[in-house]
Amino acid sequence: MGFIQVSRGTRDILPEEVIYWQHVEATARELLQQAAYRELRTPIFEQTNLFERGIGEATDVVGKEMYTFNDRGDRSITLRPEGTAGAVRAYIENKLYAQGGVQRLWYIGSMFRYERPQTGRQRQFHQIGVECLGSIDPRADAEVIAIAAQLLQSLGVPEWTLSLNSLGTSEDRQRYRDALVNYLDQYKDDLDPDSQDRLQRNPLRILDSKDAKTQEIAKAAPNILGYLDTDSQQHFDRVQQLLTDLDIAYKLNPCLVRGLDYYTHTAFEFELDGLGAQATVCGGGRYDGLVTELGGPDTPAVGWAIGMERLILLLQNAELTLNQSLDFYCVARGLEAEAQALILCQNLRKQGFSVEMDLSGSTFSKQFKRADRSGAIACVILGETEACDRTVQLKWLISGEQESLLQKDLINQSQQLREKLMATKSANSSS
RNA sequence: GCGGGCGUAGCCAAGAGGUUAAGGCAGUGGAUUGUGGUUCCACCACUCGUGGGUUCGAGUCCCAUCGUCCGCCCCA
Repeated sequence: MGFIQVSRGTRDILPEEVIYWQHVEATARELLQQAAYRELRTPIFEQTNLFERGIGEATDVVGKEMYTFNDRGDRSITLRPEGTAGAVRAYIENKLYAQGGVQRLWYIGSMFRYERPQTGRQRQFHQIGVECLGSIDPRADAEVIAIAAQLLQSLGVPEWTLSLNSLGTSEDRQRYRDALVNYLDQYKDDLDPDSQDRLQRNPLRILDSKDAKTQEIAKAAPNILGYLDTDSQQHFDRVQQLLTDLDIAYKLNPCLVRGLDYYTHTAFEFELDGLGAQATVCGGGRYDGLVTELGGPDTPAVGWAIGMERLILLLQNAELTLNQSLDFYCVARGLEAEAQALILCQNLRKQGFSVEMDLSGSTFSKQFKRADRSGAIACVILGETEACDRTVQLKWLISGEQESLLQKDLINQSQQLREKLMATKSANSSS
């Protein structure tokens, strides 16, 4: 048809849906501010090797999902596939560590991964993330998990599952990996083809396979928790104890392996029902080695990212009704009345009211129909008579009652007006 | 990247090779030129995602392509 559509895996978020986005953003902002996290904004693209080094060359994200291109200066640039690498880069580059102590940061924004789109999986998607840098204390792990749980709760997400695992130090992980490969090698021929493939590349993933036979084999595989050194074990025990103290339910999942190389110790995921294969709405963990890996001072850190699309899909499924409220709808007829109405609308807005003005110029009957549909609490009416004596009709759309008052009184008595609006609104929403 | 399902109006859809493409919701106009939510009437797809092909004839069959959905891989 010759019409140019949006790119695959991207989409427009229309006003009706934006309401949900704003709701999530506002809730997150407030909550993160309460928890003393400060917002960080980093560029949407970075040098490609930041991600290669930070996320790990062997990962799928780096290996096959990045939006990478050369710019006009022949630099290799990548649209960020996740937020942590950029946040850590900014932390190092701006020497935030020099401020001493713990840096609590959060971010919100678009991420990009070249994948096959599905519901809850876009090529451009959005994450809210937190990074708590500079503390090895298990309380930091518990804190970030608690914040994620609180956010889900504040948003009215009814049910979720928190899965928890520890990957130990990178040494623990290496020892475990060797043991696992050793074990799985015996059954190499019985594994599903995908898993055979992963044996060298990413053996920990095999534990998570959906293939029945592989699952059977994985059941008897060595457990990572048996390979943690004393410190790792203590850390993990403490995290679990703190979560219990916080009354946050979790289940241990030794198969939980996060896909990015930088994770150490605590790894966790929040899963929701009703999102099909995209159940994971929040994933995170500790990444004690990443800051040094990227050239900064040795700095332990823990964080997570929430997938906003997935979260919002769920909120929409729950039919949580959110509307942008409107105080007044203004109708007018006749040149002079229309001019006065425009001024009146502006004055009402200056008083803090939300006002929509009808621009159709059609009959009052039509304009009222639109007033009704707009969801406004009251309708401001200006016709020729009102224009002549500088009055206005104010009609309360729910009760149908109508009053006449001077235009200047409508503005001067804004406090009474506000109270009446509030009363009408709450009476209506409670009935 | 692999396997499968589906694309008819803004939305939900009927249609299964044969003249003019049901219906509903929404929208617009009117009944009602100063008063909404109900009702009634009218209008609202030269065309079935797009491009080819088969056929006397294609929304319907075939191929390609794009998009979307489901699963895998992977991830938020």
